[in-house]
Amino acid sequence: MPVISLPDGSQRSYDNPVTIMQVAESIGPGLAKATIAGLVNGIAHDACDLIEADAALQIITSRDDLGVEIIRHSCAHLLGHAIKQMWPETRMAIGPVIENGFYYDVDLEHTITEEDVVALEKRMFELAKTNYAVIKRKVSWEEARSTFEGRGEQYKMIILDEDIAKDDRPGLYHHEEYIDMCRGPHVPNMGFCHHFKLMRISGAYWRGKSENKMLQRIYGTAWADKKALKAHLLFLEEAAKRDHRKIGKQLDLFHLQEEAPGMVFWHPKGWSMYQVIEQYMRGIQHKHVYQEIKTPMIVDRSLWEKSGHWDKFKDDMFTTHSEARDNAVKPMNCPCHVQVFNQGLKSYRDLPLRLAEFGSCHRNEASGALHGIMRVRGFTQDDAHIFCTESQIQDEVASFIGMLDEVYADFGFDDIILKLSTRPEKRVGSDEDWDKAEDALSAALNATGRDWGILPGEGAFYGPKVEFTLRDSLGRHWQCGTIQVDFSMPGRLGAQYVDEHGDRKVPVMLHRAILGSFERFIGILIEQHAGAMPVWLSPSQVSVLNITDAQAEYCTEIKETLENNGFRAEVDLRNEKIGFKIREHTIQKIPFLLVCGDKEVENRTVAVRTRSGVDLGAMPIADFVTLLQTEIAKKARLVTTTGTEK
RNA sequence: GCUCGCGUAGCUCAGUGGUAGAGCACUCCAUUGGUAAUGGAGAGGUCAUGAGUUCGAGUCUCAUCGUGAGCACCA
Repeated sequence: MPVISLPDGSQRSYDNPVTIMQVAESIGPGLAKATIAGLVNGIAHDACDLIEADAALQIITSRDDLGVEIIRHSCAHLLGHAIKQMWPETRMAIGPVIENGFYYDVDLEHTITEEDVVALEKRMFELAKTNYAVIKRKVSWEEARSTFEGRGEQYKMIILDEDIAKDDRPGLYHHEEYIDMCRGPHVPNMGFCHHFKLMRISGAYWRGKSENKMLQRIYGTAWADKKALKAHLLFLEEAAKRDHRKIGKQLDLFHLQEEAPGMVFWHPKGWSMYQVIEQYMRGIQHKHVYQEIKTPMIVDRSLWEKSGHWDKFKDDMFTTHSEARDNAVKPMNCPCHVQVFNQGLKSYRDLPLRLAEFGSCHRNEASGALHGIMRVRGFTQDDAHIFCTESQIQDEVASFIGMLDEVYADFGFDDIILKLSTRPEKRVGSDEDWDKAEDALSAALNATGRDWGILPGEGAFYGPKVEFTLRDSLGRHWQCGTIQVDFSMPGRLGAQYVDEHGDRKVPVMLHRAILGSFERFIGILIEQHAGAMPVWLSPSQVSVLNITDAQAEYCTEIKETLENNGFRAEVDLRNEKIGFKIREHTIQKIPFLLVCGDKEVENRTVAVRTRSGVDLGAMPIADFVTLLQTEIAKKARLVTTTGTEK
C-alpha cells in the first residue's frame, strides 16, 4: 500500500506497488505522456520502475535538467541502434552524456566518413520517428555477460568483468533488436529523442589511455525540443564568428607560420594591445609591492636537474648546445627567480619578497595540442613568486585574490570561479605542512565571502593551489589565474633566510599568475569582445575621416591633437566616399569615427560616430577628448558612465 | 604524439585526370561624393613540399611539413 508524496505536498495512496508511469497516469494523461523518469526519494529511476513502499516522488519531464540529460543518454543508445544496423560488426564501447550532448566510442574497421555521419543521422531520425518503446530488463551479471558475448560486444564484456560486481543486476535496455547496458534511467520511448544532431567524428583512446587502442568517437548534441536545438546551433555559430584566429587575421593582429609552429608573430596592432596590457600589469604589480625582474631565457641543464624539471619534462623542453654546455630554453621562471632571491643573505625582515617577471617561456608542446595563440610553444607569463614564511601565506593569498579581482574587473570579467586543489597522493612535504598550507588557502578563500569549490587530490606534488576560472560573455570557462604553495623548490635550490633568532630557515614560495600567458589571455579577450576591444585596449581608438580633400588639413590637425593627448588615432584621407570609409573602419572595429566636412571645419567640431553605429552628433574636439578619457578610464568595467557603448 | 579531415592569388573560396578561376584586397585612370561598398582597366599562381602512377596530375597513391576537430598531454 505505497503512499506517494509529490513535490506539491500532496499524497496519493495505491493498493499495490505502482510504477512511476502509473503514478503519472493517475495524475493525468498529459503528465503521463511527458514523463521521462522519476526521482524516488531523490534517486533517479526509470518510469517503468516499481515503487513498493512509501516514497517521495518527483516526476521528471523534458523540462527538468535531468530529463534533458536522460534524453541525451538515450540518444547515445539511438546512435548505437543505428550504427549496428549500418555496420553490424561494430563493437560498442561507451556512450555517455556530456555537456550539451553525448558521444559513443565504437570500434569499427571501416573508417566513418562525413557522408557516413549524414547517413547515420538519417537512420537515427527514421528509427526515432517510430517512437518505439524502450524496454528495460534487469538481469543477472551472468546473463548480461552471455548476452554481450553472443553479440561479440567485447568492450561491454570488459566493462562487466572489470567494473561491475558479479552480484549486481545490470540494466539491459532493448531498443528493438539493439541491446545496450546502462545504469539508466532512459526515456520510455523514442518520442523524446527527436531533436538531435550528430556533430563530428574523432579518435579517442579506449579508457582514455594513450597506450590503448584508438576508437572512433561520434559526437552528437541533443535537446528537449526543436527550439533548444536551434538555439544551441546558433550559439555554436556565434562562437565560431568570435574565433580569435579568424579575428586576428581580419584585424591584422598577429599571424603564425609554418617555420615557427606555436610561436606568435605579433603585428603592430596586436602588439599595441599586448603592450597596453603589459604596461597595465606593470602598474598593478607596482601598486601591490612587487619588484619586477628579468631572468635569462637560456640556462644550463644543471639548474633544471636541480629543480627537478629535467627529470619530468626534458622531452618537452627546447635545448641548445654550445661549447661544453647543454642548455635548456626556460620552460618556466621559478628556478631563475630563486637564483635572484639567493643573491645576498636575506632576513625575515625582507619577507614577503615579491619578484615579478613577464617571463618569456618555451615548451615543446605536442603538435596536436597547439591551438591558435591559446596554446602555443612560445609564450609570456605574468609570473611572480612570493617568498614568505608559513605564517604569511594566508595574508599573501588574500591580498593576491584582491589584486586578481581588480585586474579581472578591469578586463570586464566579474564572474570568477574559485577552486582549491588539495594534496595529491604523490607529494612532497610533511602532512603537517600540507595541513597548514591548505588551511591557510581555505581561510583566505573564506575571507573573500564568496563560494569556492574543492578539487580533492588535484594539487601539485609540491603544494596545494587555488585556481581562478573566469566565465566569458558566451558562458565559456577559462582557467587563468592561479596561486600555488611550494614546499619543495626553495629547499632544492638552496633558498634561505635568517629568522628573528638568527637561525637559517627555508622560505615558502608562492607561484602566482593572473592572466596566465599573455598570448592565451589576449586570445580570450578577442573572443570575449568579438574583436571589438574596449577603448583602452583598442589598437586604434579613433579614425578621423575627411569627406573631401578640402578637410584634409583639418583632419590631420585633429589627429595630431588626439595623439598629443595620448590617444591612438588614425587619419584616413583616401579619395573614397564617406560611406565606404565608415564601412571599412567599422569593420576594423575602431571605437570612434570622427567625420569632418566643411561644417565641422567651419565650427571647429568633429562629428562622432561609434562603431556600433550610434551618431553622437558634432562636438568641439575638447568635448570629444573628455568623452574618450572617460571611456578609457572605465576600462572594461561593466558600468555605464557615458552610455556610448552598446 | 594518436585518429580522421583539410592545404589553390594577400584574404574568402570554386575547380568532374586534358589551357589555373571568382569576389574582395592591391596598382593605375576617372570621380571630390555627408554616415556600412562610385565606375573602369591592370597586375597577381612552382595549386604546401617531395616522390610515384599516367601520354598527361591542382585532381589518383605514398611520404614529409603545416593546419582543423577530438583524444592524450599541460611544470
